[in-house]
Order: sequence, then structure tokens, then C-alpha cells
Amino acid sequence: MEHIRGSIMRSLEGAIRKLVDSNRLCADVLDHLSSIALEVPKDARHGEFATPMALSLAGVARKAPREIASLIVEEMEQEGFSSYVERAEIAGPGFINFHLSSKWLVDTIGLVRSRDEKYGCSDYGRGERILVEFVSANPVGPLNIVNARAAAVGDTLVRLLNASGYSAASEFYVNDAGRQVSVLGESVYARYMELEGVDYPFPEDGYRGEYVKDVARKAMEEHGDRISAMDSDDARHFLQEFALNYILDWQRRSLEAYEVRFDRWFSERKLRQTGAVEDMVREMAEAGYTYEKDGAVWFRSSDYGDDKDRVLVKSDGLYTYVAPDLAYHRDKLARGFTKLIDILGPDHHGYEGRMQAGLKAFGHPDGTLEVLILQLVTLMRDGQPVKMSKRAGEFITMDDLLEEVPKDAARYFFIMRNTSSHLDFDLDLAKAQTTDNPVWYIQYAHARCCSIFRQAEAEGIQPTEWEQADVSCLVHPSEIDLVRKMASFPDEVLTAALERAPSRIAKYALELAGLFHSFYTDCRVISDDEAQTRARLALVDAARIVLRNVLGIMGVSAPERM
RNA sequence: GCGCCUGUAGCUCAGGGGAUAGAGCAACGGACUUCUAAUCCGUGGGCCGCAGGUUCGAUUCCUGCCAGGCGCGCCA
Repeated sequence: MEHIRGSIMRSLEGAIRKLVDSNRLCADVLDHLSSIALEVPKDARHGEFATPMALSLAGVARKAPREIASLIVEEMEQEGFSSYVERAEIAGPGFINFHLSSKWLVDTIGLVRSRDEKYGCSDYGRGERILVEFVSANPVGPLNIVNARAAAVGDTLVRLLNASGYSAASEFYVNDAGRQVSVLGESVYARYMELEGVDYPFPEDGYRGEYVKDVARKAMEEHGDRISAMDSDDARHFLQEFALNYILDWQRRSLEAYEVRFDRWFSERKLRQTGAVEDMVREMAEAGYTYEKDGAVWFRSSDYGDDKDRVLVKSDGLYTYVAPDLAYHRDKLARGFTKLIDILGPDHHGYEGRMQAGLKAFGHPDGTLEVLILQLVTLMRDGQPVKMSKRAGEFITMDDLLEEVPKDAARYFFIMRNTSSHLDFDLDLAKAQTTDNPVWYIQYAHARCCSIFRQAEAEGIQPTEWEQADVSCLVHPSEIDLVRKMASFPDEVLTAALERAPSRIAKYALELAGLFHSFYTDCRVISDDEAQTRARLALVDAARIVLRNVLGIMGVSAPERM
């Protein structure tokens, strides 16, 4: 499809240059050539490709849009269209619509089938290394619903980027060195004492979840003897480390069940041990990026676009999270990543200014770090929001969700909305095994493809009979619409990657499945017409490939029967 | 008070300067002797939150306002 687009673009550009050479258009339009847009129209009646360029050139050329359009089309006709273009028409206020000959259809089906699992991939990113950091939940409790959304969005984004020729990696930053870990240790210690029947006060800001008791119980079962032989400081430390490992393992398992695997779990503690944080704070001081006030070390982040300055080292000598986090982002860049994407929850949006300021101070160009803020998720049951209150212990974790809803449905539902929009997650719909459930609907389209091949096999039709089929006999509108949609897949993948918008690919998958179902109803695949049967089997094979590939990008399985 | 996000069909949401603003659900009416009816086809339904501005053209960009969500720590 790219080569078709390219040939039309060149032909358009050539026509415009000729018009300028012969003074039929003024030279100023040449400055606007780079912004030529060749889009795939929403409405099939507007052809396979269309450009609004005559409209956008109207101002510069000081001519009516339709007049410019007809000049361009005449010129293109003189030169002869590329082999794919059958005709070009001027429509509406001045759009130029290109209708392609059946050669593109034949080529598209062939391309899909020859590229197979690679269909949809491009080398656009030229191997640029991008690090996508997401979830990065504190290791003090179970993963929540927003973490689950982040996991689905982040993982899909990494897949989209890799499919678009980038070299993208995923990373989970483990905050295993901060104050929260010691609070966790204190909380577990208090529960442990409770189990031993000792009257011990529960920390004011401790974690009150039931799981803390579970951790204490588990520690007692496995290491009770050792712990009772320790003094209280050692026991506290032991329990802290035990809890940390327990919870990290738990988080890892939750994500594993969700089929989200990180390329790396990056430990804050290990980063600190390398001295990277000290080095950075010292360098910042030497460069004059910091000052001391009230016994603390402040970063002049407001000089670099943040709303106010931030404390790096507290008056008690400990770092705030800002220092190690900045050192972490520096480390990512030092490892050779040239673009960083952080996916954060809505409660962390203020964080962006500090990180951007830090990277700017270190001299990294604007745009090195992109922050994607996910909005909240509301779980809906029986049309009502599910109330969640941490205090009342009514809290639905990611594990709870996955126990109730299949992984495929959860992943799809979490990416189907814009990241910037609040997400209503309909639990009943996600569980439903009906046509209303978009995941089911898409998977069913794939299963239907497979079912057709099972039928063909049962009727003794050998793959060799249709693999080289002549598909130029496919002319039914449902067939053409399906091919059009398949043809745009690589474009859709790239756009979704560049816009950091997994929801686009979710929408594409739904539309593709819809077109397949319409085709299935309108066009009987296996019939007495042998040539048509072969051609349609080839088409179904292509559809099967695209459906499987798009499901794969979303991390959703492609069942062969349902 | 300040910052971020949102406001489009009864509901959930697409679209983000350009063609008649779309989809799914819900409502209503149709389609199976057939490769899975777990599907398909059709009908109705809209001051694109409000008011200005930029533009040949604004639902889209800008400003203000209104409404909702979330933040605003020497917590992460």
C-alpha cells in the first residue's frame, strides 16, 4: 500500500511542479508541497485515496479550490496515472479522489499473505531505541485497576512501536528504597507481633490491608523460628525484606497472568548502590542547578519550566523521590535510549514538570521524555459504578478483576478508550459471551475464518488449489470493503504507535471484524463456482492473518474455534 | 485559588481545520434448507456544554465562562 501511496504522491507533486513551471500556479505553492496529505477517505465512495490539497493551496495560489483541483487532475491525466489509479475525480469543495484499479486489490491480498505474521510491520522507526516505563507500582501492596490499565496500554504501545520499526523496551521501576518500604516493614512487624499475642501499636500511616496479615502469617510459617531468635531491629528488617519480596513476586505473577512481561524490573535500591544518585546531586550542585534552603537541597526546577523548585535532599539528609527518579531517567538515557515514555496514573501528573525540568537542565532536547497520563477507571456492574473505598476495605485489585473477567477481555477493555479519557469498564459486558462484547466479536471473526478452512478441508479442497488463486474476480462491495480495510492495517499500526494511541488499533480491530462478518453474510465462500471459491478462500486467508496480527498486537488470543 | 483531564445520539464512546458529524448498545422492523444466527441488513434518534475570536471554512484551533473527575508534600 505504501508504494501505491508513494506513486500517487510523486504524481501529484510532479503535476504541481509542471503547473508552476508553466505559470498556471504561482511559485509560492511549492513551499507547501511537504504538507501534501493523502488520506484514506472514511466514505468508500470517495475512492481509495483522497487529498484536500487543492483546498489548502487555495489561499496561497489565490484561486478557487475546485479550479486548482481540476488543473492538477488534468496535468496528472496528461502524464498518465500510475498503474494503480483508474481515475481521479474532483468532489465536494475541491477534494481530489483517487479510485484504484483492481490491481491494488490483487496485490493487497498477495502482500498480506506473503508477509504473513509480518504484515502490518514497517521499518519506519529505523531501530530508534525507546524505553517505555509503566505500572511501576510501589511494592507495598497488590496492583490496582489503574495499574491494570497501565499494563495493557503500556504493553500494547511497546508492541505497536516494535511493529513500526522502533526498538522499544518495557521497564518496571521498583521503588524498593524509599520510606514506604520501611512503613511496609513496620506494618508487617506490627501484624507479626499481633500474631504472637504481643500488644504492639500499629503504625499511624501503616498499610491496613488484609494482605499485610497474610504476609506476617506466611513469614511466621516459614521463618518463625529464625525470627524469634532475632532482636527486634533484625526482625523488623527481616520482615521488611520478606514482605518486599513477597509483594514483588505477587505483582510479577499478576502481570504474568495478564501476559505482560517486562524486559526489565529496575531496582531503585540497586541504582542507589551504584552511587548514581550522589553523583547526580553533586554534579547538579557543581553546575549551579541547586541551592540550600532550610537545611534542604533544592533543585531550581522552576528555571526549567516546573511550577516551583523541588527538594532533592531533605533536611534529614535523605533523598526525596525526585533525586533517585531523576537519576533513573538519566540512567535510561545513558543506556542508549533516545526517547523515553512514562505512563502514569492521573494522580502523578504533577510529576512530569519535575522530570522534564531535570532532563532539560541536563541538556536533553525537548521531547526526549514523553509522559502519558492515564485517566481513572470506573468499574460498572449492573449499570452502576462499583464503589471502592480503601478505608472500608472494599477494594478491587487487578487479581480480583482477572478472576472475574477473562484476560483477553480485560486487555481489550483497558485499551479501547483514549488514554486521556476516563474509562467506564463494564464488568457484565466484559464477561458476556455475546455479540455485544467487542472482544468476543473480534475473536469470533477469526474463529469463523478458521472454521471456513476446516469446512474446505472436509470437502476435500486442498490448500494448493487456492493458494495461487486469481483473486481479480472479487468484485462484491463487501469483498472490496474488507480488502480496503486490510490494506490500511500497516498505516493504522504506525499511526497508533506515533500517536501513542492503542485505542486506535482496538477500534480498527472492531471495524475489521465487522467488515468480515458482513462479507461472511453476503458472500458464500465455498460454492460450486470453483474459481470464486478459490479466490474467496485466499481472501479469507488474508483476513485471518490480519485479524490474528491485530489481536496479537493487543495481547489478545486468536482462538481457532469458539 | 492553581494545574491536568473530560463535556458529541437515551447510554458508552470515535472523529481533532474541510465532503451529508460516525460506531456499538438500547428501541423498532427484517434475514437461517447454506462455511458457526455467538452473525447480518434496515429505521428512527444530534444548538458536537455555553459565549466570543482566528479562518474562505470551526464539532475540531485560541480566549473566557459553566459542569464533572483527579491532583496541588522536605510522600511516591
